[in-house]
Amino acid sequence: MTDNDQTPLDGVDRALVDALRKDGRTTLAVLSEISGLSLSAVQVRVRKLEARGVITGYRAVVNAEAVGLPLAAFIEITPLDQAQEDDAPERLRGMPGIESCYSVAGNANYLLVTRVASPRALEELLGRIRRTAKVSTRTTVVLQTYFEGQMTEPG
Amino acid sequence: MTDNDQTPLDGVDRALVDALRKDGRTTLAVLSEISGLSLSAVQVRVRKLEARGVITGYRAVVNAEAVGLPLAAFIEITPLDQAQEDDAPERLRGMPGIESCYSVAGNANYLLVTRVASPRALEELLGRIRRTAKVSTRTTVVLQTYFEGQMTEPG
DNA sequence: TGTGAAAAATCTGTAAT
DNA sequence: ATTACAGATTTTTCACA
Repeated sequence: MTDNDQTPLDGVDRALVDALRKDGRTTLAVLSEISGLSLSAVQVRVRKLEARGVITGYRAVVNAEAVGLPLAAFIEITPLDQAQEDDAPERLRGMPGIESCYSVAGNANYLLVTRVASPRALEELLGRIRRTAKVSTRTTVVLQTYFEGQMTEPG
Repeated sequence: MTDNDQTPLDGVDRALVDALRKDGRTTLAVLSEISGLSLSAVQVRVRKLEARGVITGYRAVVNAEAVGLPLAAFIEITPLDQAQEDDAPERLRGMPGIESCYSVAGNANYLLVTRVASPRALEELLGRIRRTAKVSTRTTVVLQTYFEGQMTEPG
């Protein structure tokens, strides 16, 4: 029961989730004020949100440049051999430099979000991807990041 | 001094950052064990990493479907009027549904990562983007997310 | 679910080495 | 940097409506 529970979130849950998305270290006391519930009740709510898989974890957000990965790129990939099973995502999972993997509706089959140290490292990553997943690649290099991971609610 | 300090990270800093990326709530006691440093020293280190802008914040990671935003899409945009100043990122900042904005090297000028509630909401978002930033759009819809925000170190 | 209060753990700051 | 200590804060647990 660590995932999937279609029970929709009520107003309080949404408020808690929003607060924790902005600051993953928001204390129960603050969450209590925000929601109007008691501290204990808030704790139970948060525990349930975690158990239901609504909140999947807590992460420190890191400056990519500061940790030596200043070069980001989107890489669209398409299997070379149509007959071959589509296990590209599984093959690429865990490969250093690959942050995310999506299947997409478009010319390419998959889209990867990657982050590496240098153009040279990107070249190496591309080679590794092509060999490992037997795919062709189309790379879009990121020149500047204006904002990332912004969280705006649809009202 | 909340940002930008080109001092490279040493091994301990890297270990601390890695641990906090995996779990933003890792306690100082645990970080102390991991790094081998005393709790006090670890506290100072983490404070400095935050002050230097290496760690920019802490966030709860949320299941997009659970919070009512099951439809993700990458939207490439290109200003319609060449003469017009390139202020698209500024115009789009904070717009509900837009998560990230990059300038990219490729056919398009910018790439947006978006997340909305439905195809209808995506249609509305596209309209809002075109009107607000005066751009043409090329949308790639995400069909499935295999993994996201994975953090693998280049060894 | 919810509340409230006590117990345990964690964080923060200071001081001496 | 390390250890040690004290006070404040936070989290956890328990009893109960």
